[in-house]
Amino acid sequence: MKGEKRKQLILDCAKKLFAKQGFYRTQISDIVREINIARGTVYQYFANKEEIFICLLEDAYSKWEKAIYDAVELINLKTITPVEYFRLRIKTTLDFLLADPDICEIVMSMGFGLPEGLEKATRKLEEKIRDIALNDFKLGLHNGYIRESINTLHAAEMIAAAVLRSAYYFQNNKKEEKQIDKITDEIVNLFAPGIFTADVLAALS
Amino acid sequence: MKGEKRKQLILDCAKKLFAKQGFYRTQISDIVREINIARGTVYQYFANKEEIFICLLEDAYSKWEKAIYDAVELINLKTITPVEYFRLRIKTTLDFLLADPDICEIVMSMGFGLPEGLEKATRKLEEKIRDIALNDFKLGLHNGYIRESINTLHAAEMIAAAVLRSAYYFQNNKKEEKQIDKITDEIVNLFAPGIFTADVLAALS
Amino acid sequence: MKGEKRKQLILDCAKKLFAKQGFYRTQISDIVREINIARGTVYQYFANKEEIFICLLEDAYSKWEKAIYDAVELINLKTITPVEYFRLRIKTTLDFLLADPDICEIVMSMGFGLPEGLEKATRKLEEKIRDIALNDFKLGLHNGYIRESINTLHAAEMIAAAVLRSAYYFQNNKKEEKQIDKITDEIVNLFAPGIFTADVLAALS
Amino acid sequence: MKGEKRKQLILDCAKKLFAKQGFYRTQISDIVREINIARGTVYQYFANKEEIFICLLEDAYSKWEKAIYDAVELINLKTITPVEYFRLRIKTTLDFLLADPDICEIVMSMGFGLPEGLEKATRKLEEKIRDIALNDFKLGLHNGYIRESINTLHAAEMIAAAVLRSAYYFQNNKKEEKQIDKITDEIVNLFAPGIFTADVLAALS
DNA sequence: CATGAATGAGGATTCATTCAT
DNA sequence: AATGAATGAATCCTCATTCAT
Repeated sequence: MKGEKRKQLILDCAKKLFAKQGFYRTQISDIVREINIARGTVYQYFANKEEIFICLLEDAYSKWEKAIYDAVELINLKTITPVEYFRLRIKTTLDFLLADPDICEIVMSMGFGLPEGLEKATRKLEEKIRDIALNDFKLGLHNGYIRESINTLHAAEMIAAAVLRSAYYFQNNKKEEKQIDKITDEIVNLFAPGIFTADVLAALS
Repeated sequence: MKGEKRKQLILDCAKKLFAKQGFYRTQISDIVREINIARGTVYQYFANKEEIFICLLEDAYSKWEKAIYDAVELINLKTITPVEYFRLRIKTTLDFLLADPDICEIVMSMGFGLPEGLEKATRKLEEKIRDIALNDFKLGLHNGYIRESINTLHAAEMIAAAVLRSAYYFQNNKKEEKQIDKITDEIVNLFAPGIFTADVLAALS
Repeated sequence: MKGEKRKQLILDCAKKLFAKQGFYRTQISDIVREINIARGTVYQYFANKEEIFICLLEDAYSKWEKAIYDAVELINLKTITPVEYFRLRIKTTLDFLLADPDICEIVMSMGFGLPEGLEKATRKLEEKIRDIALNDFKLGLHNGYIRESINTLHAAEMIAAAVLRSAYYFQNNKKEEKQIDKITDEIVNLFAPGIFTADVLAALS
Repeated sequence: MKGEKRKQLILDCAKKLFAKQGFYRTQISDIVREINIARGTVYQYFANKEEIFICLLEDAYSKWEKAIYDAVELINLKTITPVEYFRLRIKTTLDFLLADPDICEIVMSMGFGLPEGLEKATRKLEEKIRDIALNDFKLGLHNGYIRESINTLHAAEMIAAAVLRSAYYFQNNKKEEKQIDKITDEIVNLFAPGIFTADVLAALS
């Protein structure tokens, strides 16, 4: 139990530092200095620096997946409108990202230039978001909610990028006291007209 | 003249390697081995590794600005429609990014975790794209082309992210023989309905 | 009593590992993992890693001395021939070494490159074997059994080396089902002609 | 050319230190301090500590092989007696070992407990000596010089061990001003009676 | 200008040993 | 006595940068 706490302490500190300085500029010495433990202690819990990083991401991914799953549990799939459903997806993801700005920062980096194995690991979240969007699109097409003309994969990519970017934008404009709901609406309003069929959109007004 | 050629050789090689491996994993030894010059020679042209990186980006930025400027030169501002203008911006940027996939890759990384000064430098392109979009929005609002309801800054961010992401998407799906025009249309079709006023959109059909 | 058993457990395990991997490559963690005790427990019985090693050797040395002593107890010094006596020495030593191949391996290493104090400790067995041989030679010379011409110290060194080497050779050729007696004979037959006087040798046939 | 000299400097120093302290206790810092170069310089010539060690041994092995080869070149194989031939082998090897006491010390260690790959490397010399002896025995048997009764492999092992041990013994008794020739004779006199047939031995007197 | 050997600060990782429980 | 988490000194190796030729 004590050990688990320690591990978490290291992970939390590492997350903060990785988010601020990236992988290379964050040194084990920074971590141990910050939380006042010995160098070796880190290696009692993690094989190496990379493992800390991966562990961090995997924690985040499983949290995100749970959040997505839980969000859908709470709603009535029978009565929700397609646009509301879209909105829910966006909001759930934003809630998640904004609840953990450091992970948000880390994932936004897309892992460019990281050691071999880590690159893929960091790109996973964006891929997961994209894949969920893609899947939703397929369902929507089948039900006639989504415009036949769109390239679903490309659209999903753009939406994933925009959502991540919005989270990032939100972090850096917090002074405006912007509500997550407002941000969500802005995303929905920007994309909905290009995604949904006229029928779906008409029902909105 | 010979010197200038050498400098360019170094820059080209560095660009390729930075794009493939990022800043930290690219070593001076990699560069000199690749182009068969001596270690010291690099330092005849650049103060240090960071300067190579910055130089690279600045080259790219000025090329992009020129491209944007040239594109507008060629058109008749009087007769072009707002959507066509939007489309032109997108296409110009995509043309530029796809003509130089390495820079595209570097910029996509957003400089996360780079040495102090470089972070800002890498984020510049996305900012530039966003700022142009923002500026266009202001003009468009003034002329009644853009919906009053949108948050222009946020929308500009999202569009910038989506365009960069599209370039990236394009690289990795080249096998589909997708035309830049098609990609451009997909972007325009996704965003236009959410951006432009009903009047502008009506004129399309 | 329980404690004594534990100490022995540690020693046995350490012997096995030291024999397989040497001093440096054997880690305390290897030992405790193998016998399922806690790290700290080792230090209840031994001051440090070196002490385990020394303790191991000393155990071996006293066993060897007892073996040598016992062997002589059992024979009739009056009637034994010089060659038979030589043979007995060799066989006793081989019996001892082959009964404990791990110690054999450790001693064969001659302690090269070990931490300061241990070098001397590991060399002791070879020295002991050599010294016994040397002493026997002196007796033999006095009784006219040993050729006057030989350099007893040098010969003793070579015999000690050859016996240790034979033990090692035996380990690695066990498949041949070679008997210790056969190995012993081979050693005796190789050395006896060069060591003993013609008189002693003549009595053999 | 300058580089080759540096490499040799490092090798020489490393040999001295490895011989004195073994592999593990010899640190790169020891080497660079001793010959007054920078840490990194070592790694310009060798990938790592192990490579220095291996390089050292391989140098020694090729020198030994050359010595063995040259020695046979100089003699008249027609007229040399079997015992003289045996003597020549011993002397050549002793000359070689005593000309380079550090290598002698390193090889004597038999690599026990070294990192994986190095163990085998250090054992090579003893094996090479043994193999040459073994080969000579086979020739000798065929010509009726060697007693049919001996186990050639085992005898070769013992002789190799004894020769190496003699070299070691010689190092530590130098004060006696012992000549290599004398040591060689002692080895020959100890082993010859046990190895050669009565005919060959009779011809000696 | 070009070279490439030399530099050495810097960082990750290991592992024997300690000590509070 | 036993535990095992914590310690931190020790060590290998990297790599951007310099500088004499």
